[in-house]
Amino acid sequence: MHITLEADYAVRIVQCLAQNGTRLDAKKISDDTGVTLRFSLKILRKLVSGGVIKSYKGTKGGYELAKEPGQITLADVIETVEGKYALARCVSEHDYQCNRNTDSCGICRFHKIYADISQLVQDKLNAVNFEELIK
Amino acid sequence: MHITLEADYAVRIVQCLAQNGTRLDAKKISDDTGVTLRFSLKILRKLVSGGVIKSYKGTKGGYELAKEPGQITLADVIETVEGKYALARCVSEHDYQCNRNTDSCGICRFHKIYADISQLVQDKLNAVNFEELIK
DNA sequence: CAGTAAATCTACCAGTATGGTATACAATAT
DNA sequence: ATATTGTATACCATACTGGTAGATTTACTG
Repeated sequence: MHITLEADYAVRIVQCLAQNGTRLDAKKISDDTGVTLRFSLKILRKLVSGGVIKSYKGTKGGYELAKEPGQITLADVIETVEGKYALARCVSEHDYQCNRNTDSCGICRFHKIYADISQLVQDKLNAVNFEELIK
Repeated sequence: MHITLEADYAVRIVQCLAQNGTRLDAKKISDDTGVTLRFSLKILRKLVSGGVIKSYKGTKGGYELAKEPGQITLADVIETVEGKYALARCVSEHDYQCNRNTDSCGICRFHKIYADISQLVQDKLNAVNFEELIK
């Protein structure tokens, strides 16, 4: 729903990779970001399966960005670890019975307000990429 | 942080009071909104101490809005039950060490991004009052 | 002034989400 | 072959959220 600690860590990690520009192993990332090794690994896996970064096994293995820093936005990273942003239940949960006070279309007027705000937040997060962030 | 179920209920309750325009007891409010009586009472107490509604004890007691519907905004109600909206930790928790990547002022650049978005959401929620909502 | 209908205060409980950890396994460079 | 790296799965503790209960206080009504 909102930006959890895990998502915050994920942003730090991607920023770390963007700033270094080379392949880094989990240990180095953990040291640089201050996120414990174990928890880093967990987040790194999510970022890999979300297509934000790429991983390499074995000696000399590690992690790299999957795209140019300029092609990765804050929204990409945050959504990867915690799903699409939604201000309120009725935005993300389609069948949530939010209120009896429905308009002529049977949709409560809060839906639109909350959905609009959620969209606004997503747009703002999408407008920031990691090329700007490492400058 | 975000809009919880409790805040959603609170909005329904205030809307119910705004729509009826008269003093209502908890039982009636519970029936109208579909929120259980006990949980309604809990939320109503928060709204009272937050100054959104007024309460009256004894027979013929109940709850009324403390102000005109047009003077009460969505933000008033939501903030009353769950505190000021903040997208991320570093916006609400002043001493949160969000990142090593600080700018010349010692403040990480995410602070500003997150704080701006949080403010935007607050503004949007403040722009909606209950006079519009009951039309 | 007694009785009843309301709200209030305090406390508790259960389910879920979040933050964090452990163990066993798979792949790769040298 | 082996050390070095990531992968998969599973688990645990704590905090937050949603929901409930009982005893108390206030005020209207007859």
